[in-house]
Amino acid sequence: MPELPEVETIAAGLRTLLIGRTIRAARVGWDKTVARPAVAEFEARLPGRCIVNVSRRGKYVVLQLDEGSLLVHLKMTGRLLVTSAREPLDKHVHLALDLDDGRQLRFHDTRKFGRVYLVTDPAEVTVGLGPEPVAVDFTAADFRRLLAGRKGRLKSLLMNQEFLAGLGNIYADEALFAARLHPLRQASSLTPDEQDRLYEAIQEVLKRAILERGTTLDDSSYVDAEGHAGGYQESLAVYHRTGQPCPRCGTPIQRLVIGGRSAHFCPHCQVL
DNA sequence: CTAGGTGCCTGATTGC
DNA sequence: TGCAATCAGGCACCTA
Repeated sequence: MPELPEVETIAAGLRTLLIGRTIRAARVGWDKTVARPAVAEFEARLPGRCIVNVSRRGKYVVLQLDEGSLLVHLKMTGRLLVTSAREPLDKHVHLALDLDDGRQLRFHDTRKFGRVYLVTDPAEVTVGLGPEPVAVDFTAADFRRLLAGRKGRLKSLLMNQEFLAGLGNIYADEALFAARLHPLRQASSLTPDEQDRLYEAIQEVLKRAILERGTTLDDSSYVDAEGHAGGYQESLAVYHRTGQPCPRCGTPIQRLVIGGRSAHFCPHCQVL
């Protein structure tokens, strides 16, 4: 699942591959992939547009064009791949953009949950997102302020994109383990020390995962823009490790369902 | 406000 | 071996 570190890696790869390229043609293979505008307008507006920058906001990849922006949310299984236009298209490619250097930017998505948005201003899509957790100006004091007055379980709160942008199931679980906080813990019950631990844990986990170019699990389809897997799966302490020993104390990792999502934790290190 | 349920999808896994 | 049912999961959307 592409979360912040994976999307960051994809965006960085696309930046070097795509800046300065002009889009020659756009072909949509699965209409629902295009969230807006209508497919016909989407395909008509892209040819001739030049890609001037590529960035990330939350879990969105943002392709800034000379006119407007193309935002991509990869959801569960989406991939953005740059390949030669000669490479055969497989059935999961739902959008292909022909570039002026003979290559193609392809949106590949087996589950078809991913969406693309062609808009004038990226904020039209990202307006509801919370702060960027790894921004240099996002401090522990900012995090404490963000937590103030928040109710609900930590796991659900960390997954809420309006609270913080970019954490998903993997990194929410890993950050809670690193902070030694139980996923069912009420956000309003955290002591100042626990709030700071959670802030530091989020920083540490995300930054390390970005360095490792994201997490590629056996059953996950994440790869970067050139098709390469990430390396952070080697560092996972709890996610997808039900029944395996906690790296800190050896207790078997447990799995719970919270708000319809799986939550993995060490019952010894993360006490409620 | 939070919590819970449903739908969107398909490949992998499980059950018989 | 084959086929059907179940599951995973981000997020929008709905109800309590």
